[in-house]
Amino acid sequence: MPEHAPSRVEQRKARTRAALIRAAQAFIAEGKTAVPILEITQAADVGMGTFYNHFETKEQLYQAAVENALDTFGALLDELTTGLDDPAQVFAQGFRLTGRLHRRHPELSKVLLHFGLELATSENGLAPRARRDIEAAVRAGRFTVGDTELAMVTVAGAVLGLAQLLHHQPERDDAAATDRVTEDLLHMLGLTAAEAHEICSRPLPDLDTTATGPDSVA
Amino acid sequence: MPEHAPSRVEQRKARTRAALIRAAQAFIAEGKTAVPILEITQAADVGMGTFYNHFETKEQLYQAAVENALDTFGALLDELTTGLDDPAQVFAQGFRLTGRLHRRHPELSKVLLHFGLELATSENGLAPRARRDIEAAVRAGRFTVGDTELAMVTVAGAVLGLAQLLHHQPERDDAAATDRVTEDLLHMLGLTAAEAHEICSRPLPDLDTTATGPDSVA
DNA sequence: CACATTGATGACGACATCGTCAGTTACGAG
DNA sequence: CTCGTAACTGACGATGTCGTCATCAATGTG
Repeated sequence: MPEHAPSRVEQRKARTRAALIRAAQAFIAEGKTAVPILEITQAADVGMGTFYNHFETKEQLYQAAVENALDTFGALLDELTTGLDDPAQVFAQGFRLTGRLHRRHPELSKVLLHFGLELATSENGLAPRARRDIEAAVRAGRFTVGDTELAMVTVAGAVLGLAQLLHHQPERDDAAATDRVTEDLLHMLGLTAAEAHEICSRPLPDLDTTATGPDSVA
Repeated sequence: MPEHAPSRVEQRKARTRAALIRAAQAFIAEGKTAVPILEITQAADVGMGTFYNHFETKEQLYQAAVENALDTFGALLDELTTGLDDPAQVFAQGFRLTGRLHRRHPELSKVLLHFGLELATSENGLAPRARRDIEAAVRAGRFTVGDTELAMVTVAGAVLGLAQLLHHQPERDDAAATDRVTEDLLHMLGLTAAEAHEICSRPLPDLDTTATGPDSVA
């Protein structure tokens, strides 16, 4: 039983699991959650019975797929916002980048949209990060918020509403729409309209680096 | 073919249809949309084959159920906001009453929550009313909104986020939470914080009048 | 009072999905 | 090289859901 040796067998298992998750994410992205398990395994190019080596039920697979996708994206966001001084800008940049996500990585966006508000109250994913950022900005005196949790309600709703809008209106400029909504939210959170506008006009780091699928296997 | 005579036969048909819709709403309220048709008909106390006299598919029934519920509530909102001078107050009162809805009529609230953002972009239901109210307030110079459609994104998201929150935290004061969110939104839409607070402190008409289920049959 | 029309009924055949399991393949240890 | 273990495989029986249809009940008509 090699403790530090992710040897062949384990690697194969991880690869298979990742293939299943990837396939599930693809189906979720198409809005088809009622897909037979057989179809999922075929899409993942594994045998039918293999599914049950990794998950008990379809829902379990979906849950794993969503958690994987959001954790990956959340980590990316954290990476891209390190080093910023202004907590308000950290929040704004996270929101703006999430808005950009919808066009750059529609599959992740659809996952977000499909599971919707479940994710807003979840302990994993983007919600806890947003809450953390808002609270930091409040402590720093940048935001004026009566109740952080209630502000989160609107912020989370706005994320999903924006995803929905961009999905239904492909012709709309996603960056402009996202920045506009971010601006509104910053104003709501206590910044002046002018300051909100200024922050949303600052340049953004690029999303196109890594990480869209399941965690690399080794 | 009696034009003005909803005679016995038609009344019976309408009653049966209403029973199906009511049963569907109950199941939706429990989050169970994958219920066998047989169960729905049993809950409605009608025969299995009867279902197909009224709807082609389960989705059709659900669609009818949702439209019915939201139109009923929307009409009620309109009724309760007639006679108000300030368009900003019309919007605020609509939002605040919708917030109250979640505790008073959980079944309607759950319907809202379950279908989520689909309803935000729908042509029927609450979204068009909210848009109408916002546009009226903008024309009257009460709101300052860069893009009405994008403001709608956040407002719709906030409605659903609030529903989710109140559903997961039954101990929370629904009126206080709703008014706080409304206040935030009014501030976002261009009112001063003080004015937003004042508007959300005004008394509200009572929701407890009619209309929670499908339209009365005659 | 007999007949026609419309809606309601529930049993039935067709179909799809599920989870299992007995057998196969790949890896690694002795 | 051989054997044991762990993962993979796909066919099969069991289960459950669907939509139809022949029949029944209720209402309205001549």
